[in-house]
Amino acid sequence: MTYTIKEVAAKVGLSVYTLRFYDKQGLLPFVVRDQAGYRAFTEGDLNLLRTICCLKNTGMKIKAIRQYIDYVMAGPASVAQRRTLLRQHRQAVVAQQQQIAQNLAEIDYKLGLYSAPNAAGVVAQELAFAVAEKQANHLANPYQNTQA
Amino acid sequence: MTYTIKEVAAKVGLSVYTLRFYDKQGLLPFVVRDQAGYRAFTEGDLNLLRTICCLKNTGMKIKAIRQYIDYVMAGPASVAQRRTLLRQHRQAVVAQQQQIAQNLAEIDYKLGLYSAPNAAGVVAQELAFAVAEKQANHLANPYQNTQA
DNA sequence: TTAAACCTTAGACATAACTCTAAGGCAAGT
DNA sequence: ACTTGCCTTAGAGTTATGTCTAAGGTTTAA
Repeated sequence: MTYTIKEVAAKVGLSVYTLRFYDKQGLLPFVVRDQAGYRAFTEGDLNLLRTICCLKNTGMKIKAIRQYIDYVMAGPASVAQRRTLLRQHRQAVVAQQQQIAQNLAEIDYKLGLYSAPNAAGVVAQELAFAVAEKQANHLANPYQNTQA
Repeated sequence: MTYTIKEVAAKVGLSVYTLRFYDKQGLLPFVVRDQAGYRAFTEGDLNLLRTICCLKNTGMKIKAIRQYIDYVMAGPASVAQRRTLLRQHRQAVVAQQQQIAQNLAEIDYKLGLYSAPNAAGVVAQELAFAVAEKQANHLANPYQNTQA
């Protein structure tokens, strides 16, 4: 009917330590204790915890997640604030997606170079250019131990 | 012809502190010093630094970036190793993209709920369910101060 | 030649997010 | 009753990534 902290940890893929840490940080005010003082997680608690993970996985800071949870604890009256917070976070996540897509394209470009048949030649060319640039500026050559 | 650390910081969007930190971590072995002992960044150095930022922005740890840079310093002989490292990282980035896309869908779903005309009603329903679940398990109600 | 605005290093401090230890209580099986 | 395996807390320790301070050298321009 309810889950222990260990079961929850296994279910959501966090460590028991992390769950207790989140509780300390005020992220789990909805989890109450049984007679023994043990945390008793309900299904509803698990859903909220999954939301917390969703926000965490998209880079939201614990303080901001706490703000969201505080709104949830405040009940239906806070719907507008929740929407505002989530909209802002959505924008951040979309920006993050674009950043990653751009960087992935860059990685793919480099992988293309390294996978081409003449990769060694291209890389040697780059190296020669870098060395020439150092020389042109009367600088030491950091590629001394570089196997041509 | 060359750039000072301050100019580079402005160009790539890192702080001067961070650049020095990266150097300490062995990420910038290709940057050499001028007569005064100042770091002199060439255009080639900037390109390598941009690659470092690309890897950092996609979540690669500094230690792993250092490994990559070590390969670069080793010259064309390390092309195969660079490819392997970059391929692995590419996989990680793609997985990351999928994670984010999933979580974004979840956020959009919640935003849909909060944006619907009957949002307050739906949320009240959820709350009622959560409270009932606590009661069914003989647990205290953490939503006491919740404005219905 | 001196002031302003750079640069250097070593190392201390900060922050976030865990991660673990110590000491002890609770519950179930033998 | 005792062992095992949970659970609890407070608080110390860790890791990653910066961020800053102190003390001092360099460059440039008035």
